[in-house]
Amino acid sequence: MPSTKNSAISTRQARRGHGRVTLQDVAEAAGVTSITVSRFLREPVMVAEDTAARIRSALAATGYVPNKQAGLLASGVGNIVAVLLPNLSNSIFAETAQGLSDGLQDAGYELLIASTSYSLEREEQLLRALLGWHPAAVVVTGRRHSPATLKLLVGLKAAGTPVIEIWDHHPPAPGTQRARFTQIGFSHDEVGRAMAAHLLAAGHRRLAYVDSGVAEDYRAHERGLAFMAAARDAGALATVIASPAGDAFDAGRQVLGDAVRAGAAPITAMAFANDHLACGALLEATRRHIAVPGQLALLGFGDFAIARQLSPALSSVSLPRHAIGTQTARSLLDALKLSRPAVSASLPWALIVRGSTQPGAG
Amino acid sequence: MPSTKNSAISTRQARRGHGRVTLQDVAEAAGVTSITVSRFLREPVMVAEDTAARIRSALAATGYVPNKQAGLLASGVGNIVAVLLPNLSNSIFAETAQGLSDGLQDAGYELLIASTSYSLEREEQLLRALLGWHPAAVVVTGRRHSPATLKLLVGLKAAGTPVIEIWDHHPPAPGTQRARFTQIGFSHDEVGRAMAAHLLAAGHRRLAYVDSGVAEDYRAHERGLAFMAAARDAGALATVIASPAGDAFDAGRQVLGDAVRAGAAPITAMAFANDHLACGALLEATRRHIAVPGQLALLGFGDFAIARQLSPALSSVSLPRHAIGTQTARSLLDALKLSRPAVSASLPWALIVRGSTQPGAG
DNA sequence: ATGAAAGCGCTAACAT
DNA sequence: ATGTTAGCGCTTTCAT
Repeated sequence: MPSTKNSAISTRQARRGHGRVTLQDVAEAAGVTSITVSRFLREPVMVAEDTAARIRSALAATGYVPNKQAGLLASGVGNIVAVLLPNLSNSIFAETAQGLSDGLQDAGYELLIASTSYSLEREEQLLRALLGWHPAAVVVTGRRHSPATLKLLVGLKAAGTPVIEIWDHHPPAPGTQRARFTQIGFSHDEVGRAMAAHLLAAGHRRLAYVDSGVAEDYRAHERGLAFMAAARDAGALATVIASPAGDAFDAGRQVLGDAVRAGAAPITAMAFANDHLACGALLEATRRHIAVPGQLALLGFGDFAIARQLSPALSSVSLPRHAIGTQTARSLLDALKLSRPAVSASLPWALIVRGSTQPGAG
Repeated sequence: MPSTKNSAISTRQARRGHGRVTLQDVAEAAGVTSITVSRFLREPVMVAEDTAARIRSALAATGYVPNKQAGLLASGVGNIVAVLLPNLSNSIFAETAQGLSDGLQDAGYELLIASTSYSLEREEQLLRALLGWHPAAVVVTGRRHSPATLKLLVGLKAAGTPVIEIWDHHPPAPGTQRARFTQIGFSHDEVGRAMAAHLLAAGHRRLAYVDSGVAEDYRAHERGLAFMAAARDAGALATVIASPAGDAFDAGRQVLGDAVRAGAAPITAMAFANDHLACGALLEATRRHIAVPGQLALLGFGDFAIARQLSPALSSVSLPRHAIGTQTARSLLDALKLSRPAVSASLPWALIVRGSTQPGAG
């Protein structure tokens, strides 16, 4: 281990107000002016080799760290991408963030991520705060926003800043004229219908959709509406059950308990807004010795890691969690490079059939 | 819904290079100079009421968004806190991030979060990148860093920037002179010993610690070492089992399968580096009709939501995930306000005894 | 290949 | 209560 040479750091250096090494300091140490160092940093080939060598050692000796505030302000070029996600605790969105990060890192963009906790009001606040960084692009979740948020987004788009809505893909109605943004995700309507179709195909006629306990999870509600519509179209009975707030496993357990207690014309299949709810219900069914899927079929959404671990394994819908991030990054980079609107994409999902809806399945 | 008044946006306004509304523009619209608007934005009471009114409407009409780059550069005050976490997908660190966010938001600080994927090399890269924002404070995870990272952190501390290591609390050895940073977390050594103690107290003499599959999860390794030491001190047999990479549930299942197959002098209790591994093992034990805890006791770490859902419920160690974030925020704010080093803290954890280690327990 | 001058958008100090 | 003057640290012209 080499001896640290703090000497260079603590001695020379004309430090400004707050004790940081500036381009100036490096330049003085190298016997050139700041602009030469600046050039060296961005286009090393543009400075003579011996000058470069002196700059290199000055850089090392001072421990210079470029000030992005100043750089961005001067160049006017923003390399920040602002991202608004409902939350990060849930691995579902964290993976999307990771995908975005993976796709943008090498292109030199910095990610500014904020979580809205599913609140449109909070989304608006956070968007305002993030806009202060003058991001090169803005990524929001879903197509539902507060009026003010919408206005901000429209303004951004008009000013040429790419705006992408992720985790949704809702083709515009033919006559609609309302502002549309780039969308990268999938149709929750289609998924909701597919979930119903799967259960109907297995012969179920009395269905339920257990909706998310989060009031502002519009995508879950949308799947529920589609589920109900599909059931109705097939002439089956279907109801929506609201799940209580709090721990999702517990909520699932409770919903199952309530449903069983209801008696009368019992439901034979339940679809859930997410796998945590479904797993809770599945565990509770096991505890109550209710046969799954014989007596009651259970279908989740999200294909969380736990889903295939339970017995019976939980049928679920696997989602392009990471792909939404990488595809968004790709679309964004293209748009930024070619200064044209980012292109929308509908990404594939898949209904994974396991034991909880089909006896003998995986 | 009021008609949008885009007219004001698209008409007047001397837009600079890149079409954004500046303080200047607002000032002109309000018939004052930029500094007055600037003042109004920060200390509204310092401007006369009628002026304020004109500024307010100018602000609304133009849709002004302050440029933080410029603001921070001019004021010299950084309000950014840089945070390096191993990952965000795992809810364990996401909650800490949320805690930090909760604690810092109102104080006007912005959080710049990056995930290292448990790689010290990546930590170094990311730290370098984040330093470009000249953060007011830096938060890193754990006390293990690359030499270069360490050097950067020491430099920061020397320059008066608070540096906090979270998720660890390791009191410095008496003679040690090496650079120490503020630490907010808990002792993984203590937890490892407590995990062993719990199993030993239940009469187990042949133990195993199933280590994390992530090579650079030093805190998990440290718990393992402490676990082994405690077992050895008690005269019990203990081994460390490395878990395979990949899905943690599957890894847990595989480890359990291997252990059972080993036969000979069978292990009677296993402690795990995390609850996912432990749950995998628990589910596999159930599948193989191995009595838990009768034949084999299982102890997790992290107290994930799934732990109390399985049967038997998984004993585990509950962690101050959120508190680490809020406490760090508090410590940071104090340090920043009083310009003195942030104060370390050891936060409480608890070994939660459930059915997987104690028959009849919760 | 290097430098000088000007300015990015904002705020700190001093006026007034 | 408001305006003037400088300057944050860097990058862009435009010289040389």
